[in-house]
Amino acid sequence: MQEKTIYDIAKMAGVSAATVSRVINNYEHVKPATREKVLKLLEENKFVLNETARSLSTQSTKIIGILIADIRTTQHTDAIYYFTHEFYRQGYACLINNTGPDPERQAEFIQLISQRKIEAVILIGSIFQNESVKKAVESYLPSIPVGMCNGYLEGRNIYCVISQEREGVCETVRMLSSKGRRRIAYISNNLTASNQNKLEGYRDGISSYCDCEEMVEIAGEDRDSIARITLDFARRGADAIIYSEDNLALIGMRALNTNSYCVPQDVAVAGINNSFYSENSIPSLTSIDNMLYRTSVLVSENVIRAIGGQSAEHLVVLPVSIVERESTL
Amino acid sequence: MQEKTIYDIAKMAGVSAATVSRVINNYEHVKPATREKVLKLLEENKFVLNETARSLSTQSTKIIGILIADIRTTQHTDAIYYFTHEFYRQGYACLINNTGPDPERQAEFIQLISQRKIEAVILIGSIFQNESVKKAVESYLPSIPVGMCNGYLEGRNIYCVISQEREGVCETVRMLSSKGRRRIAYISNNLTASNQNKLEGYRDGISSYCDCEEMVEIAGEDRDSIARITLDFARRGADAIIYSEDNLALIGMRALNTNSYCVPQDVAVAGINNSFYSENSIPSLTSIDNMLYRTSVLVSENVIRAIGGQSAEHLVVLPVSIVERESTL
DNA sequence: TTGTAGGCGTTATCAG
DNA sequence: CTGATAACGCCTACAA
Repeated sequence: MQEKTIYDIAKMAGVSAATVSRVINNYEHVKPATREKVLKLLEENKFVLNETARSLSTQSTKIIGILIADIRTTQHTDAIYYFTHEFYRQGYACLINNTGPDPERQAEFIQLISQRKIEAVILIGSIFQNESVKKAVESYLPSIPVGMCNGYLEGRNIYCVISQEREGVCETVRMLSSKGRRRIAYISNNLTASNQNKLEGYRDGISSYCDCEEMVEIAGEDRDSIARITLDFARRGADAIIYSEDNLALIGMRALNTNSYCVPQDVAVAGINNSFYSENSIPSLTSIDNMLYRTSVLVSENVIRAIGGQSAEHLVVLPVSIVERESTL
Repeated sequence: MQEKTIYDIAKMAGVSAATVSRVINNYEHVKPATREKVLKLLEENKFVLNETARSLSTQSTKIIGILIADIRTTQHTDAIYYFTHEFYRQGYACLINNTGPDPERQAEFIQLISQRKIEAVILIGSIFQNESVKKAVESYLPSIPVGMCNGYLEGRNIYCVISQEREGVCETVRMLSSKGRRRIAYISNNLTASNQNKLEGYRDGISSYCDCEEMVEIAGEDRDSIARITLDFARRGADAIIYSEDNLALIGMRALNTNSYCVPQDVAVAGINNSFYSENSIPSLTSIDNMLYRTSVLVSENVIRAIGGQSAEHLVVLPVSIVERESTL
């Protein structure tokens, strides 16, 4: 047996399809008796509306596209949680795409997703802050709102929220310096726009508050190299290390610990994201709260406003805060 | 300016819409010259196909629905990563829904998503193993494949993969007992089907390998109560605690540590999931690898087979393994 | 209050 | 090899 259409229901009820449609969409001018009859039939036949047909007819899919480089990134998962939740409330479903880090591929996804006639797009992460994505948005998504978390892209229809990570890292350097740390190092996994910013913050801090040289390494995502670089810094006398993410810091702390360096006595450690794990590690990890959840809230608010034709902010900048824990005591 | 249709392109090329469609879909019987001309026009006008219309016409949306109770659950994120990745390769997009833990609400989502005419559904987590979901699947998704990760639901079109968590926990008890632990406790956050299984495994283990009483608590998701129960067990003389998830174990280890209990000397600790964090905690955490990634791979394979009309396993059971680390040395 | 008819953008069938 | 034409299932003027 195949799916019933409003046409089938109409026939059974002895009315026209238009009337059934009116009932389904809660139009007012339908005689109560007719409405009852149709509702009963819809129920009895477990009628399921075909959203595809409705979308084609109304020119509105009620779908939001979400692009993310790697959905396994914990802090971004919180963002997705918020988006799916909030957009669901507004009657939208979320199409989620894992694009990977390559700009060309990200652009391909934008083209692909534009075929679905989605009504807005969310880009999660500064990794989307690149020329390929910008061009793809201009070409393929010229007229729907695009929300961006933790990154900035200029565009008439692009709405971004970022946080003052640069200032946060700089302030962390100051804090460590004020506690007597003299050789402060910095380890990042990559150089997305956001991570560039953090690195600049480190440099600001070193030049403002320390009279030591910079100690910087870009470690990649590989566990071993993060551990190796950490130990290398420790051997070269670093008494504090800031990592571009909590997860790196956890790897670093573990490497230090298993090689008889005490955290924080020998080496202080700080991360970024203020994740669940920074709170529950041993020792607990000092971390910069970069407000990713709040970022998601603001992005979704802006996008929903924009969908509704209201004005929205193209750039919001949030302050960050340093959450001090045992690793920098 | 509004979106161009194949009809517009056809007019410009001096051919019919049918021919344009043929070019787009790579049909063979199109004169090379015509094809070139049309392709050029498509390119020049940045033509974007309307998938909605295609879906309506072909009766195939190329969309897979994914249901998950809470997308922030780390081990499930790995599953989603795999699914989005793999289904993308097969030409499908993924609609992801956060349902929450309530069975009624989960059923609502199933009804809702069925309107989208998706071509398969994936349920991630044993939390979907309940009667409401089963009925909703029977009513609203009677004829598309439904894949289930880490849980079992009977149905002609349902394909499940679970792992031997019960045996794994039982074996963990045996292992702890063989290392001289005499009072082994168990803490779970909830009683989903999977967690019930694990609990049974603990009971099996206690009755087979220990002559002590069971020490069991269901702690909920709240950090404080997990810490409190952990310390309570320690005070009552527990010399080993198994947690239903790594994350709980991390909270437990931290509570023990800050209250002068040494792990593993005073209390051995084990978790489940074999997550990134079990490897990088201090001390590193012994954990049962319940093969969630492998589970996803098998579920997606089965679902893809089922979509293609091929036969697929309704139930696959995977063995688990215990990864011993410092927390139970 | 209800029905008729046309349209949404594709694809598919069937002639030619 | 190509063009009409009729679906696909729903919505929405416009009429009645």
